[in-house]
Amino acid sequence: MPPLNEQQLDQNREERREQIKRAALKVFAKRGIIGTKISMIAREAGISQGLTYRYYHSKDELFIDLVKDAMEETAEAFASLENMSGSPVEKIKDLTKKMLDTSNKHSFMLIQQVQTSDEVPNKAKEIVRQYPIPSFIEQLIPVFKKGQAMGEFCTGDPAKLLMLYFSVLSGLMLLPNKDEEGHQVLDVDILMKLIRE
Amino acid sequence: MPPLNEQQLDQNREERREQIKRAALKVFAKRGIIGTKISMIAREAGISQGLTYRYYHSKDELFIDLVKDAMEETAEAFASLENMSGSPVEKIKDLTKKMLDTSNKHSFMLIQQVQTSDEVPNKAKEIVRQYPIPSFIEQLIPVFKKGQAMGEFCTGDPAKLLMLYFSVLSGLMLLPNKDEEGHQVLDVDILMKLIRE
DNA sequence: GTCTATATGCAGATAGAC
DNA sequence: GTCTATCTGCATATAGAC
Repeated sequence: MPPLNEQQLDQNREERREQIKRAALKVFAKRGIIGTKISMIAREAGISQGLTYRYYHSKDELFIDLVKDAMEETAEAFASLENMSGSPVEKIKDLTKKMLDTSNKHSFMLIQQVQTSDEVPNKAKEIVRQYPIPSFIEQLIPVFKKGQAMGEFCTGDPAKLLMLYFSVLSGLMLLPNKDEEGHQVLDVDILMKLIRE
Repeated sequence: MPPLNEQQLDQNREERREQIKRAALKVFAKRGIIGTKISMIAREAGISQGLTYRYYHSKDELFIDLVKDAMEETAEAFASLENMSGSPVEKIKDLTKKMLDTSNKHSFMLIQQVQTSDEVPNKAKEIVRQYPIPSFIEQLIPVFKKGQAMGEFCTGDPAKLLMLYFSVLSGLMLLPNKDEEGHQVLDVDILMKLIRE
């Protein structure tokens, strides 16, 4: 009897892991690493509590894995602005919308959590430090300066203004916006008044 | 031998409670109710872990007591705007500054926590619900409308704009502003661009 | 009144059955 | 591979000593 296709088995395993990760991201983002019990993740994923440990050795390991993914996605999102078309204002607006999109939002919330809480594993903190946040914002500075030259953005130190803008954005993500039916509560245009004109 | 002054004893007890409350507010605000261990509060207050229970029967009870205080202070802060002098812009600016002041900040963070987390005791949620947040904001609507008439504030639905403004403020309080030397990181004037002109 | 020592309960992690 | 049952450790809360 020939052995079963090992690739197939590996892929099944990978899919399981993804299933757990999706469930975990959702719960971690909402309740924090301490507030999240493994049983909650298991329930969200529709598996038993014990099975989680066949895929991740510990809650921390799972959390760290998610943080790694989140940072990579964030780095991509910021980098993608380079080769985007549109005016500076439109670029920032698009990035804002992308960040607030529910699929990405949880990742940003996770990163936010790593930065603000000291209950997260040290390794998670290290990963986030590897990509210093200011470096993300630095990528936007040329775009912002161009916008200032065009009269789209207000005058002032670009780094400072961008930092404030993204702080506000981060802060708002932590709050529950009661969009029970998927309609965006937050008006991006109003938000952009912080840096406009 | 005459009995010791009972009032004196009561006052000592009250002072101890205040000492515990001060310590607890600081830790709860930063780490949340779950992330806060009784031992942390005790250490912050400079007393033993067990002694805390002579003054509060449980962690929840202590938390609830703090929420009660916080709501009362907040109600006062919003109500005080009525009989304040100054233009509408100045009133809102003052309120903002008051909220960001470290002594009040922790109270607002606590309330924020009650609203956003579902790990807090139900009784805390009830207390916060007793003073519906929209009612705080409603008190500001006349002020805001006056500001609009004077051309200080932008046009648009006052309730919505104020809600956004205070959401931003709340969100920012949750973030760690690295003001290690007491100098205000946050520029209130920039923040007010959200509702100005 | 305050501290140290102990009991209880819950959640992370493991072991063993199927 | 997955589930249920169990071990272990930590934090809340209590009891007892000073």
